[in-house]
Amino acid sequence: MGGNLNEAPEFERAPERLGDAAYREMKERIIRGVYRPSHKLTVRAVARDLDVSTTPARDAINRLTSEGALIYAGPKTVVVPVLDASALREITLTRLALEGLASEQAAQNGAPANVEELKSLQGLINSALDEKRYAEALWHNKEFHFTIYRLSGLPQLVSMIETLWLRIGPSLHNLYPEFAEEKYGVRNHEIAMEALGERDAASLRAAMENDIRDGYRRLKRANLERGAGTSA
Amino acid sequence: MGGNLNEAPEFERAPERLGDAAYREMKERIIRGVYRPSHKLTVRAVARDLDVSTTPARDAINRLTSEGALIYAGPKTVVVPVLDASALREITLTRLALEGLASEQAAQNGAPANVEELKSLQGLINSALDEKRYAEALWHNKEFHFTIYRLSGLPQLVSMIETLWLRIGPSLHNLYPEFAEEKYGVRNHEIAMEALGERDAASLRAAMENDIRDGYRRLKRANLERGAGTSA
DNA sequence: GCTGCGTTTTTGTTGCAACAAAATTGTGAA
DNA sequence: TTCACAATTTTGTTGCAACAAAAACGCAGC
Repeated sequence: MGGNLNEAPEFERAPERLGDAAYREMKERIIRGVYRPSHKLTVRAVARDLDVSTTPARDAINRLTSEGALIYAGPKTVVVPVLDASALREITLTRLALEGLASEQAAQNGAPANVEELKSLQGLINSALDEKRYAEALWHNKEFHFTIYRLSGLPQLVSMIETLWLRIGPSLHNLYPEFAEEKYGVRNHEIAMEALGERDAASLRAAMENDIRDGYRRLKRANLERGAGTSA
Repeated sequence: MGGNLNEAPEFERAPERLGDAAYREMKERIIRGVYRPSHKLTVRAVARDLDVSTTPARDAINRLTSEGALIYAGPKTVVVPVLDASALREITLTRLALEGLASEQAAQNGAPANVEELKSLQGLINSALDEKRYAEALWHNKEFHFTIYRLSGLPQLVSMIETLWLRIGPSLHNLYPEFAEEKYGVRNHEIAMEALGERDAASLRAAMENDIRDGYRRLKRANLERGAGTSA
């Protein structure tokens, strides 16, 4: 029992398992819209795609399924979920609670450097939007949000929020370009940056909640316009 | 095109995979306190315990780990987490947000039959407490909470809350019997039942939040009294 | 053309062996 | 006794084959 407790409190770095790499890669594809809603995933196909054997592929699919990023739709089929109105509402309610909390906590730890980082991120969002590179705008928008959430200093909470984004990601991309057409929540983001600079927790929370609600309304509307394109 | 759409909207029942059974069994053991904090889990040992091969055992461990019910503590070791003060605070903050939301939503759907069910559950809690069967009291307490949360009609939210309970479960059992000694939140539960009967969302939420905060305080205190019994 | 049924293919699950890495144990020297 | 180092055991990961179940396909009969 030597001075173990005096060593650096860092956990040893694990050598990255293939299953984890597959998981990250699939997560990325889901968020970036490579796999669209109702896309069916088979173990062997994923294994081929990612160039690994069936074991890590199965690990990744199982993990994503248990997180709700993929859903079990019948005896032998795992698919990218298609969100109906009720699921979308549920996720939004949960996001408001969790991202609201994270924003509140983040306000207490906001430093000028963080505001600068957000400003630069917002610049990227705006450029992407102007040049109609919507996927990129969505990506930077995600970074904007999580830069704030990470400031909360609550890593488990941030993870839970990530799983929620993973669930709406596919629907977001499926609704191009209607969804991202309008200036994407620029006003809310500006208010958020100001509030973070002033460490105004209530205002920051309100701005982020408004952003979530705006996105929800837009998503719901686009979804309706698309009609019930559930099958085929 | 038979009347498929007229059939019951149930998903086909999957024939229960071994991995799922292993997962449920381990979850049960964690919540019931069979596996205590800092208990190290090995694939082969779990496989022996549950009498399955390594594959389902590994599946279960992986899933529990990705949910945060187990944690990766070093290159080749997965353990039941020991919650430090910071982790306990984080989980409590998240619980307040999520369980508060679920309670609020539940209030809108409360029926007299539900209040009756809760009353009977509270009876079980009280008896168990009187007769010092603490593990049982904890179990019924869990049922009390989730009976309310399920009324929210938000199944994904309920799942997320379950993963949070899974994270504190071991610590709860580790602090016997100090933790459960006092009448366990009886007052808060009474208020909650009354609020549910009156469909008073704000009061129900407040009662449940108070219950969570009470538990948090008790847990924190018991944890401190135990000292930093981290190792051995 | 369509329906019903048997065959073939695809697919998920499971158990297992091989491998590498880490922990443990044992041994010998100082 | 204590320390260093090597051999052994334990352990997680990975790939793969066998199996059963479900799906897809095709073909014959109406």
